[in-house]
Parts: sequence; C-alpha cells; structure tokens
Amino acid sequence: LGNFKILLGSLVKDEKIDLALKIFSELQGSSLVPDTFVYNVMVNGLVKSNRIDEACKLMDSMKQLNLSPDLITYSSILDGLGKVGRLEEAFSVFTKLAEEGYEPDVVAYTSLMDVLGKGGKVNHALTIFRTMAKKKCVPDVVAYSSLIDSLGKEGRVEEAYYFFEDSKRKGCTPNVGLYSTLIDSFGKKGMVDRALDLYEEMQRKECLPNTVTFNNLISGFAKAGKVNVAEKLFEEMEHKGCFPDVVTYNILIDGFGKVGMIEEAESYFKDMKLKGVVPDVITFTSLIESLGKAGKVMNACELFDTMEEEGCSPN
RNA sequence: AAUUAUGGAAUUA
Repeated sequence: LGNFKILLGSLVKDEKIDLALKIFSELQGSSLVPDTFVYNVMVNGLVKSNRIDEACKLMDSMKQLNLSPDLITYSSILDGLGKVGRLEEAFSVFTKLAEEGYEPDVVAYTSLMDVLGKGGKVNHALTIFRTMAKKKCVPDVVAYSSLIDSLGKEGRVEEAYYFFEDSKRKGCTPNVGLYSTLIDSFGKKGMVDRALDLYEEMQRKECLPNTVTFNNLISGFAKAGKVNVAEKLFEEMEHKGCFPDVVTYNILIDGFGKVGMIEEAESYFKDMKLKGVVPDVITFTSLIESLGKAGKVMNACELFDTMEEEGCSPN
C-alpha cells in the first residue's frame, strides 16, 4: 500500500490523473485495503483536474469501506467546489466538517477564506479570518497571503497592506509568495512605486525574488505603459539568475505591442524561442493582435499560419 | 533537532 501511495502521489503531482485512476482501480481490485490517506490522494488529484463531481463521488464511496473522510478530504473538496464557483456547497462542507466534530485547522480556514475571497465575498472572508484568530487558530503566511490577494483583487490595496504589516507584527515572516502577491496588487492598481518598495524590502530582508515576483513587477509597469522600466526589470531578472518563463515574455510582448512598439515585441518573441521558452496560445494571440492593430495584417496572418507548425493550436 | 511525496496563497492575451 505504501508503494501505491508513492506511485499515485507522483502521478497526481504530474497531472496524470487518468493513469492514477487506473492504478487506483487495480488497488481496489487487489487484496490490499485502501485507507483514507490513499483516498485523499485521489480526491485531491480529481480536484486538481477540476473533476469535482468525481471527487465528491469518490469521497462518498469511502463509506462502503467503513472509511470516514477526514479534515484533509473535506478541505480538498471545499477547495475544489470553491474553485468551480460552487460557493454554497463549499460552505456547507465547512459546516459539515465541524458538525462531525472536526476542529477546523488553519488550512481548512484558509481554504474557506480563499474560496469566499476569490468568489467576490471578501468581507465574509475577513469575518472568517477574525473567527480563526478567535478560535486560537493562528493565521500563517498562506492565510495572510490569501486574504491579502483577495483584498488586492478587489482593489482594496491599503487594507491589503495593513494585513501585510499585521502579519509581521504577529510574528509571521513574509515569504516570496506573500511579497509577490502584494506586489501584484499594487502593480494592478497602477501603484508601481509601492510595488518597487516591496521589491526592495524583500531584498533587504534576504527574501529572494523568483520568476513570479519579477513577472508581477514587470506586469505592473507594462500595464502602466512604462515599458522602458519593464525592460530594465527583465534585464535585472536575468542578471540575478532568475529565468524568464513564457508568462514573462507574454507580459512583455503584450506590453510593447499595446504601446505600438511592434519591433520590440517581435524581438522578445525571437528571444524566447532562442532561449528555449515555448510560445503558447497567449503569446500568439497578443502578437497577432498587435500586428493587426499596427496595420500589419499580412504579418499577422502569416504568424497565425505558423502556429500549428510551432505546436500551438489556435483557440 | 531536521528530513523522509494526502489538503490552503501569487503572475500573462
């Protein structure tokens, strides 16, 4: 059974859920008795593939083996329901777990908070955050990040910043994920100076920026039309040994395209291929749109025709 | 003491 767990876990991580399901059914047909742990691996795998109905069915089928879903099973399901916008059902999973006598932990609270916050119910998420603290459940960096991200996505950046400072007061050490989250919030609001302040702060505190950090910074500047700074940051990220990915290039191609600097956009397109970063459907869409708007319709059509040979199907 | 693959947070058209 231990080997099954390791195998299924790695398949789920690689998003090979169909193969995992096949092997799981072999396990069910064998003399080995699956436990809650191995069910959790599968439930989570289905959730990650957005197959929430199957995940729920699998959870329900545990009863036949006299297994009970635990806090982890419920948290996975809650998260999955929320991600597909089924907020009420997600909430009722939280209620149910409490009714069954489980004490929600920081992960269960954060899952619920995240679902509410991303589902446009930020004030409700705030309430949950406060409830959690009252229940002596200490919010960690991920809990703060989720809340800060939700506030930021609503444009409530000063509140987001308040909670960032609050996390430090309460003894949390912001990590690269938290810094990146808040940098994104400020960037999207056009407050690029605040985003830069955070970038400097994290380096003072020896928290290393990663590709997402740079992507968020670059995106903020690009969206504000400050493509020259975006370009500088791109160079800086390469100097710091942080590799640009397809998202980095997409941001730059879109940014330069939107301000009509088509040659620069095209040069990033060349550069990415040179560096082995494979363009995706977003890359092509941005560049085609920019070429079209610049009146280079022929070039746009030609680019469209190369998509298939570059292994990218138009959507 | 730490580690030893089940759940929660961040980026692009």
